[in-house]
Amino acid sequence: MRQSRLFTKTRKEAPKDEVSKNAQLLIRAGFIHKEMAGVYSYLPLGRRVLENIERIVREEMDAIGGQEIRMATLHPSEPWKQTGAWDNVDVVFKIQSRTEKEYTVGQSEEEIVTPIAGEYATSYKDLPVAIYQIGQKYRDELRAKSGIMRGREFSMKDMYSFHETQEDFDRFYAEAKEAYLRVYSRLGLVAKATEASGGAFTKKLSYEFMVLTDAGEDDILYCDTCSYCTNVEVSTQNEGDECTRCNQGVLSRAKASEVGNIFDLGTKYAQDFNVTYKNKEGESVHPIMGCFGIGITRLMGVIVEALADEKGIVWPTTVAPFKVHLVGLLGDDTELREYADGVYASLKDKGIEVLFDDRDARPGEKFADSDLIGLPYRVVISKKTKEEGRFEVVERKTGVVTFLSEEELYSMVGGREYQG
RNA sequence: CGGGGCGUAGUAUACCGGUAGUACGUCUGGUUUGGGACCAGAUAGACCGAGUUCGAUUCUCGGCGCCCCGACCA
Repeated sequence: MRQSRLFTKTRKEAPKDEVSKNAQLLIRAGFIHKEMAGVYSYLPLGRRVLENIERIVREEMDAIGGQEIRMATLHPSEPWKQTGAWDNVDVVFKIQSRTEKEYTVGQSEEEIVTPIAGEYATSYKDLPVAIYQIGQKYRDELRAKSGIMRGREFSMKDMYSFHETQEDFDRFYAEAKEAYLRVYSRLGLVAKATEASGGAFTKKLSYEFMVLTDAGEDDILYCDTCSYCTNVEVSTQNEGDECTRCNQGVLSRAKASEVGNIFDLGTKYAQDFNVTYKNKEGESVHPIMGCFGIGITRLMGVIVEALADEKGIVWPTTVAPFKVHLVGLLGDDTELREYADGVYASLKDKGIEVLFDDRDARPGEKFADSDLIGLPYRVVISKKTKEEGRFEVVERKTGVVTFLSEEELYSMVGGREYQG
């Protein structure tokens, strides 16, 4: 992508109505555009980030047997009344058409997926099954806040699994938990699985996946020795207590942001929709159901919050909209410009995603924009680097500058996965 | 939903009961070119409605919108 053709531009100042770091930086860098409180559009750079997050989530869900579908987002009100959510869940949007028929838009999809699963998973031989989608969700929040971290419209991966037994559900949960931790790790985040309350429709514990960040809405206690972690809202312990799991570590308290959760839904929805399968004995049985969520847009916000520095965003290589920011300090030197065009073309030929700052702007402005946008590697091309026959490469995360040959450059930026 | 704050060019801000100034951006011309450069010129603005007033962007009321704290958070 040539930056001179990228229709978004950077800004020096954030709009005054945005306070959160994620929204300020993402707006200043041209990743998102605010439509109203809690609703954002994703511009070319932002859309590429979302796509990268989605790809990683998709790969990990597929790896544990998830099957991707795409459910409707406009829903009839009937299934929502059938489960009680229409009256009991306050964030459900209620829409009335001109014929006075009532609809809602999906804030979660149990009401849609359960009947779909029931139509096909009719035998114990069909179980277990895990169905997921990645898509827009809508919640009538009284107060949207924190930029893209808590919106009225957002993107979420929601997976629903159906099982014969609690044991099988527990097995799948353990696999899903590992898959979730792989997702966060690949996104360059450190997440902890915590115990939390079960929400509106289950008394069982749920598990939340939390990333430590001061922008978080939750307070957690975590052990400094083992992996134990709990939400303070359900914990009977306090900061400084000895960990009750390993009896060695001490609990620390921190702010964290929820980036995923799992609920054991039991047979509630299967009962509501009278969904059953036939077991070996030929009896009709309600499947045990679980739901697994990952907030895609929230993850984008959390990554910004957790990794940005005073100069701007710092994207992990796995989610960056482009791997390389090729910054040309070219002036009106035609020969130099042709040389830079050639470097841009060969990077693209190697399959490396590159944003080429070919704009007619001064160096300081280009460097500042480059820091703000936060691509993992900045490759500077100037009269100096051309004469020396090497590329000046600056790693955004560390600021480390190296001068590399063409081959060394390709080997540094060639791989896609996060290097740590 | 309770409490608080704020609505002025694209963005950030200033002043004022007598129709608005600055910076950045954008456009034109010129000089520049390794950390947001300079000169000259141009462009563009009072959220909506009602009231008070000779006159309202300014004061009052209502609406709408946005932000923050809390509550809530499938």
